[in-house]
Amino acid sequence: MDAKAAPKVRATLEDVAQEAQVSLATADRAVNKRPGVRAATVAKVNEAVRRLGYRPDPSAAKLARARLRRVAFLLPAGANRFVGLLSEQIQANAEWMHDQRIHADVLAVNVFNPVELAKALLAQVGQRDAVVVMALDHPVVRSAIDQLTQAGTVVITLVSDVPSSTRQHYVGINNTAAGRTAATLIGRFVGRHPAKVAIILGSLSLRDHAERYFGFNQVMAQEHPHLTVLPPLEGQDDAARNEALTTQLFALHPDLAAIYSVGAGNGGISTALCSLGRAQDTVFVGHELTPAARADLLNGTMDAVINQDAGHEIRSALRLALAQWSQEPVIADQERIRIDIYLKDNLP
Amino acid sequence: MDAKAAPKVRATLEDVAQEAQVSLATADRAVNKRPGVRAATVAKVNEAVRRLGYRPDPSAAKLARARLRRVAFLLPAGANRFVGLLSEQIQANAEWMHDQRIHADVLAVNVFNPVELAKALLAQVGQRDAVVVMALDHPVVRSAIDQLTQAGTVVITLVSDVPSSTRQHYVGINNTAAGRTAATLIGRFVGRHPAKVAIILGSLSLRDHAERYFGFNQVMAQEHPHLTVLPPLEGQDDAARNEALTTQLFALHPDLAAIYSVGAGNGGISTALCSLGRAQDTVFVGHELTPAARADLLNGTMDAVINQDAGHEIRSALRLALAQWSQEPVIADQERIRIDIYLKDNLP
DNA sequence: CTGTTAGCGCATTCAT
DNA sequence: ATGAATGCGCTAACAG
Repeated sequence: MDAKAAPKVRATLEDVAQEAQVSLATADRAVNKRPGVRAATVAKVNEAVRRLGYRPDPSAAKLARARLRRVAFLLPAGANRFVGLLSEQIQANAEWMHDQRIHADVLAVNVFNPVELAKALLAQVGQRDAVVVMALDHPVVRSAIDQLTQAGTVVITLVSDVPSSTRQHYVGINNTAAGRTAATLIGRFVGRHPAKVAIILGSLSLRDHAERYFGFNQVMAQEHPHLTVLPPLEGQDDAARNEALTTQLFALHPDLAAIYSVGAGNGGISTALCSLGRAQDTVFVGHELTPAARADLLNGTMDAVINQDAGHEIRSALRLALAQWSQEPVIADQERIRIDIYLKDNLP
Repeated sequence: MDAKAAPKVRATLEDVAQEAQVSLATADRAVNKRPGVRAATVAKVNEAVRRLGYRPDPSAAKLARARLRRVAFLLPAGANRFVGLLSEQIQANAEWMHDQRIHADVLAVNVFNPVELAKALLAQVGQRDAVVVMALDHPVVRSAIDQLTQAGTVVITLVSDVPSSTRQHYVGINNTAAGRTAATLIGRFVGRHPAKVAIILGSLSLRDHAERYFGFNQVMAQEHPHLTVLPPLEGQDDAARNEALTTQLFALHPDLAAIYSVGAGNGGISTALCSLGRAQDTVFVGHELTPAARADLLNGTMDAVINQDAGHEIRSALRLALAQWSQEPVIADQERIRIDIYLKDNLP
């Protein structure tokens, strides 16, 4: 037998160091982009990494790491139920985070005020290894995000994106596609006769709402021309306002056949539908599977709920951050946030 | 910087050993249920674990483990496309598995023959730390599963369950609920006029098919009494047979409004629908988002696809095995396999 | 049955 | 700018 060809399963940093003729510590510095290494040395190490196909062992890295990585979740204050689900999921993953050497804080911010949001973001500079933020797309916010990434913090947008910023990832659904999905559901549920469809949203200045509205109209216009989409109503994601809007809606259009609720505050719409005795015969499609939405699905008030899985989003954001920090492998397929459709029959 | 007060993070096995007045090795033996420890000692250690709230560190455990855990996936030979997706996903997770100290083999078995399946299962005794199997529910198979678990192998059923066996977990959807979902989709897509609905399945002796059929009928009978469900047709999951069945179906029932395909071989149904010129006006709902199904959704031949995420199932099975071996934490929420509904608009 | 000991692969001092 | 040495928490081989 030859002493040489030990079928080494996987190269270690030690191997890389040897191959590059440097010490373990230097190899580590180079691989993890730590300061204090000559460019020439870094190149040598990278070459060795390439030759040996080195990939760090996540278990070993976590075991050796002293410091926890600090991440901040910036979520809307004054919370609707979906945001509540997100916080719950952060809690639910606490043990796992600990195993991954992650420490997370949840900060409540008035995300509707760009200046405040930007201030909150900037306050994280130098304090966090990653910031996960449900952001408003606004120049001030974008600039704050850019400063954060510049400072070396990984920034991940959640649920609503800020595409022109330098955030490393967006974790959430394709909202245009979600709007299209809602349109197809309503179109097919209403049937082929002419009818009116109403649309209630939080605000057209929210990127996710605007995109859903856009997608919805696309499909309605192209595929269900017999349906008339009424002008959008803005309820600020507020249940009381939505209830009033819904009541007015039926006063003006007694023959209304369907409602698409783009944002939060669906409870108000349900309440109005019930008081008017129109809960069963109005097609009602909304977003986010909150406990109330689940109940409305079961009692027939809602006909379908389009959901994005809060737990999945939290874990995905964190896994992407880990990958960014330590070049852990990303399973692309796993990080795609699906547009879930729930009927009363396939509730989880 | 808040570099203050690093609190005592977490109890280690070392702490447990000290608390229980035993050595590290003994504590390890007790915690990992290895043989050769007096019951009294085990009790002492467990008590210490409880008092300190000890939980093993997965990273440290993986780093120290020399041997890879061996798992076998037993999948149907002569593969339909969905099974192909499962194998692909096993490949796609290879790096991750390696990081988790898992080695997996895929074995193709004739799962439709209980005796052969049982033999394949028994061949794994003593060879595997876990076996993940897409099984037929049959007494011989059940017995083989029981012998495997008796021998200390973790057994996980995939896609189709064997509930009366001692398998540790079932990873897959609730098939009754899936059938109900299909019924609601068809019921609402067809509309309120009387019509005929056909159902094509692989075989009623397959547990998952039978359960879907059951759920479908439940909802049809209770909620869509104006729809007539024709007797089920068995096509053995074979495209050619399904094509023939579909053609016959329309010969007998020219007014057929919808088809629910419970199993595989949807390509045959599509082909028949197209040749007959009935692709657009027949509501067609089936299972599993294969490339062909995706295409049929986009061209309007299929109206909805009910899916279970193959990648999610593979990862879930593996995570559950890890949890079983090393008491890693399970995020229950994450392991629930969802009944995905895909329309042309929310395709991933 | 129980204890002692030597790593696993990497992050992190502390030297040089 | 680089290297040597230490130890994270656990598994496993070896002693008693």
